Amino acid sequence: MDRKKSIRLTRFELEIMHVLWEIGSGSVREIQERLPEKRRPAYTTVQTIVRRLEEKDAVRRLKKIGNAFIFEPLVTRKSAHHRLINELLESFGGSARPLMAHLAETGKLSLEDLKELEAMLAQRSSDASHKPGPARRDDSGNRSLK
Amino acid sequence: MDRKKSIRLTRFELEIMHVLWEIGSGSVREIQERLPEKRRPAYTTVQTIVRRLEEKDAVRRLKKIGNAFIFEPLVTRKSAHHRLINELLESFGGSARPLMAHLAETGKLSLEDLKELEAMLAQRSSDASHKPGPARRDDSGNRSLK
DNA sequence: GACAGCCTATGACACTTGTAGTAGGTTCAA
DNA sequence: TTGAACCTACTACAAGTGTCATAGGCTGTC
Repeated sequence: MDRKKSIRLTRFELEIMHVLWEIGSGSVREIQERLPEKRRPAYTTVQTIVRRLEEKDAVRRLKKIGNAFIFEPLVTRKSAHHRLINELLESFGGSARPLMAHLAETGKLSLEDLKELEAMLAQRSSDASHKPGPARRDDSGNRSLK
Repeated sequence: MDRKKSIRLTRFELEIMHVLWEIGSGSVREIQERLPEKRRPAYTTVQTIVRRLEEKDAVRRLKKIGNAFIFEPLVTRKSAHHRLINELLESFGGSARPLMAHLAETGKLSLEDLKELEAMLAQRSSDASHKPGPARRDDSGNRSLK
């Protein structure tokens, strides 16, 4: 087995991870500058969070440019989302139904969305022959721009 | 306007709210006893959380029986879920699609689920004439497919 | 080779969250 | 009326989080 243990990320940590997922990798300065201006924390605040992310093995130092470190994500967007969803599902008693219902009710989900999902599901189940794992594409962006 | 301001609940607070939503109202003792045995916190731990929930106006003292207070939720399950979902959606860039896709991919969602949702959505949109409010039965579904 | 300017490493602090102990009030049955 | 049993109010405390300030180390440029 793999030592993944599904790292828990806080709200703010997640925000920073999102920036990193977007840009692939970057310095503290770059991260900070990409946070929304309203409510943009001090440079050292971002630095602290990045350090904590390092401690959690959610990011790592990829290289150094000038005297600044460039960080890259170690946790994929997918796995982070996975964790969030599972936690949310627990709150819904484990079933996705009430969650979906809620989305539909609040207009977050359209009939077209459902149709497409259906198609996707149908497709997937007919794929049952190969292992589902490696077929996944989604996080592509993560390390691509080394 | 209404002073709702969407209370933020922690993991554990949420767990307790779930018990209260289930039973309608209850004492600290009743709440504690309904928490899963494995990992059931001390009586006073539950008491503390309930006190914090009171401070947040998420529950209130309904009455006293013997020397024990009976608490009832002030926040509805629906609104709490609503908040959770919205927060999750933010992490997904605001769209429900990736979330749904994830659910479908991980097998949390079946074709039948989708069919039913579709029916629901269709129904709902044809209902556009009456106010949606009082028709809601929300909390019922949660345990239905145990 | 000296200085401005940016970076890192570290320390700090208040607030939140999970967890529980203690002291003292209330109830009810014997 | 007294004691067990239960309840509340209060206190405590460590770990987690958000937020920075400071001190001191590189670097590129006159």
